[in-house]
Amino acid sequence: MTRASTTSPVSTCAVAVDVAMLTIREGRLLLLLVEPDAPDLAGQWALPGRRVQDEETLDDTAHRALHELAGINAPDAHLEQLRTYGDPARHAIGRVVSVAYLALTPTRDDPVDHDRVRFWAVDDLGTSHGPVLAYDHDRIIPDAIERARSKLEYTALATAFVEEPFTLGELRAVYEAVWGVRLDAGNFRRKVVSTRGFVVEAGGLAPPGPEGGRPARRYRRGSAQRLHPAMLRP
Amino acid sequence: MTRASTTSPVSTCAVAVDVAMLTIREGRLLLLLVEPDAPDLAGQWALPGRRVQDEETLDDTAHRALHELAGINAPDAHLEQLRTYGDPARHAIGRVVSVAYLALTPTRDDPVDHDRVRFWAVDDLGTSHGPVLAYDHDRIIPDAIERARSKLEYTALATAFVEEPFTLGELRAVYEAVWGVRLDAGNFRRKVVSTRGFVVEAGGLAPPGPEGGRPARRYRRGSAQRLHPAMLRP
DNA sequence: GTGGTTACAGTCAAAGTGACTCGAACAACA
DNA sequence: TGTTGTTCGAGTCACTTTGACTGTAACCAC
Repeated sequence: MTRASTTSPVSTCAVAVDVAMLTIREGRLLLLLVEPDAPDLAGQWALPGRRVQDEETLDDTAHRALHELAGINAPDAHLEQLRTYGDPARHAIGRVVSVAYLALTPTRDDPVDHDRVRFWAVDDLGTSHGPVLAYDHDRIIPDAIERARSKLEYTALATAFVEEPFTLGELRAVYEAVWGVRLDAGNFRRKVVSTRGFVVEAGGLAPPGPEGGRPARRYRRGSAQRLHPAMLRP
Repeated sequence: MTRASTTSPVSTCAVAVDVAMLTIREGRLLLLLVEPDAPDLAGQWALPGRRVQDEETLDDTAHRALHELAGINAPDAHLEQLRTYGDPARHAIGRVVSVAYLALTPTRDDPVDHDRVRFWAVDDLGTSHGPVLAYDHDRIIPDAIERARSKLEYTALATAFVEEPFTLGELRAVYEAVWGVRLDAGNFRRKVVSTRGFVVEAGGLAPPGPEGGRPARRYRRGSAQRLHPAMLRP
């Protein structure tokens, strides 16, 4: 409840925000991780996270964590709450309740200090090529990835991964990277264009890539938040 | 982040859990509210909520709030996190970060102390027939209702509103109450039965209600968590 | 019995989907 | 310049799913 407790002494917790920022590069889904500076966590990687400060919203804390720990200023990136992790024993220091966020951003290069801050391929997480994860972030990260995969189905969130204007080929590459499947280009086009408010034509053509091909039309994000009907995974 | 802060003094917040418990009675979607005992909130209603105690998971706190404030013991009720509300000014007492939960339960009577604890019709909230809401719970409650409406589409969550065994008429009444629409009985049956793992036949027939009608087959919950394909709202 | 209700099976047309073909428009290369 | 390979965009076809609807079964109240 949110009224003041009248019986037991008021107990407080440290409240933190951890951000799982996803992006796409070269057809692969990537996750931003940082090296904690705690000596006992040398060699491990973690989601960028910060304690919540007084007079700061949780969204503010998420942006500050990205900025202070990864040097990323992305005020326009999609940011949404994932869930809150509050098991009493989840943190060695003491009771820390952590509000996890999911952030999506178009392709961007690794931050400058890429020995301590870098994007990791989601496919490599949990393998011998992947990082060792600190805290309970190996529980948070799968939730974040599944959230992104799921929301691509019934929301227009895929457009958060591309810069405007974009082509339908670029948008399809988002779905293919996040879901890890190949989609039929023709059927994808038919579905996206026929879903009201998903994308709107922006005019003009985008030059083909180094592999050639016919120039593609350019589109912008539409007004729809939810897709009717949904883009179901194969 | 969840590592110890090394620069600024450790700030802590009060962490609370608020529970939005929904049920269905007589074809109407109901929400559990309690009267806070704070004198300055006389006449107002709030979601049952409690501060998180040491050595207690957030789920534990949710169950404790239902038990201590509403006298409800529902260990088998569906319980899931909704989201966390942490605006600095959301609470007059001071900084309180509140983890909101959504709980679903089959039809149940009002708790004993129904002057201070009762179910309110969701349709009456925000009208002159409805309660005056305390704190920022007028922001939490719409989120909870929309979550329930949305999850009925792509999960088997509707079965959390009925006792086993149930009839397809009872299950259809859940969808109609939560979505506030009328559904075609025949098409609903075809969809539910053909969705693998949604329900399994339990054998036997349920006697018709006071309004007569042919006896209905009885079903139990299936093993599926997500529905493929989804039960989309009309 | 009659009228009213619900349960369940089935039909039919419209809409949506997956797999596929074809031509247009480009790049790279001989 | 012509050929090959690529992507883009339009279109076809069979199949599935959906919404609206009809008909019969089995109960209640009177």
